[in-house]
Amino acid sequence: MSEGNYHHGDLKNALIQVGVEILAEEGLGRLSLRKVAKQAGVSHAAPYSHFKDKQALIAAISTESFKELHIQIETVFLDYKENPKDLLVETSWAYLQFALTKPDQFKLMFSSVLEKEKKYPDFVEISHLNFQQLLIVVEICQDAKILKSGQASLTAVSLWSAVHGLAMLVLEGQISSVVLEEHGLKEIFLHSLNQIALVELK
Amino acid sequence: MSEGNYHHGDLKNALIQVGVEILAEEGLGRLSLRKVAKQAGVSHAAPYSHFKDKQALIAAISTESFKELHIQIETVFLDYKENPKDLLVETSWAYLQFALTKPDQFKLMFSSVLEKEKKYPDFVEISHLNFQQLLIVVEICQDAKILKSGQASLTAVSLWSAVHGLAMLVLEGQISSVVLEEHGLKEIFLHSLNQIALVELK
DNA sequence: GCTCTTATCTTGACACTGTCAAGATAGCCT
DNA sequence: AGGCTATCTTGACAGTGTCAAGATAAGAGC
Repeated sequence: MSEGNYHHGDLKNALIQVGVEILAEEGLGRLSLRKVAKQAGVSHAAPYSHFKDKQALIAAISTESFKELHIQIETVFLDYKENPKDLLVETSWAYLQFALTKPDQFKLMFSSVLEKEKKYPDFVEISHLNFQQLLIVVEICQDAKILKSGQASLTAVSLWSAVHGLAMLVLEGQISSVVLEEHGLKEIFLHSLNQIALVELK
Repeated sequence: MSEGNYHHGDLKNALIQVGVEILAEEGLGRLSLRKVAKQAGVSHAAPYSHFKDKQALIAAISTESFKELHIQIETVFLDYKENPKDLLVETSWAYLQFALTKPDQFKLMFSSVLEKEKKYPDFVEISHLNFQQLLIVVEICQDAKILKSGQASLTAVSLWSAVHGLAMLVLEGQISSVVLEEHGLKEIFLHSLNQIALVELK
């Protein structure tokens, strides 16, 4: 368990953790297996005892990031549970904030570096969990007449698309700086949500 | 100009073209400078006469792809110019279709492999052009009471986010296959657009 | 206690990558 | 014709993902 040992003790999780750190400090483009290994204090091929290949490590980092996102949104969910209008705004805002504060983790999660063919069950599971969370928010808002009634799954996808798309475009610098600076992100965000909501939000 | 010559004649555009082909046939992960060079029939370092580094080539491929997208949407625009309702649906649908039929080009365009915004003026220019195109569509729809009046740029960003987000989530396989197969992409797409539009579309 | 098994980690190698420096080539201008 | 210069080649380097072979140590059974 201590450092310097031949057997690390918990190398698998250590590698995931180091991966997250590298993403935060150096970005997606500079995330290499060998660097992760070196930074974890093991030799360059050690990760292969725990991950089939680089894809598998990325899948694990991705899964870990989805868990972080889920926890973050769950916290907000509990805070605003009884107020559907705020619930919709704040959970969506939390999603956006996650994307902006941990851009490279967020990009990795949706970066198609993962050619998913059902090969990573943990990843699929946490993805499902996140969508279920979203569904609950939508259903609460539908009950409160904040969102149009009807197929909750359809509205959930629409809502997700709107927020996710905004996050992506902002991260890629595609939102014209003129528009961004004139209105500010929060106003743009609220404008998007207000398109979907039945009532004026905030 | 012919092949086999020491001087290629139009290597720069040839490299871009080969890059697009590799994206279509092998995907983003297998796009390397050396492979592009080999496939263009030149030595591995030849691209450096035309591009500062790999980023620059990617920027050029990206720019080229944005031009393709622009032309494709422009065609649809001209077809439905006089019918605002169809205009909104069909131009947005064209965007989605581009993403689905040329997934790796589309991913590359928004893949954050491009880090510098100001360094590639051609890229910035075509991006602006695309947003201007979108703005026109929004304004036409606002005039026709298809979209809420107000800041066109805000609504444009919302619309773009919604369609772009849906495209991304579909490409990444994040839309639950249950939802996708039950409703179909077109219905999901229309549901998203109907959230934003003032009238029922299609 | 001891051995044996096995997961874990190291070492070394390979092909491939992006990049740069040096040199070869040939189109073009005078 | 000769030379300039953009273009292309060759060769090298460090870094990459991956695999095979071997080293190590933790734990199980005796």
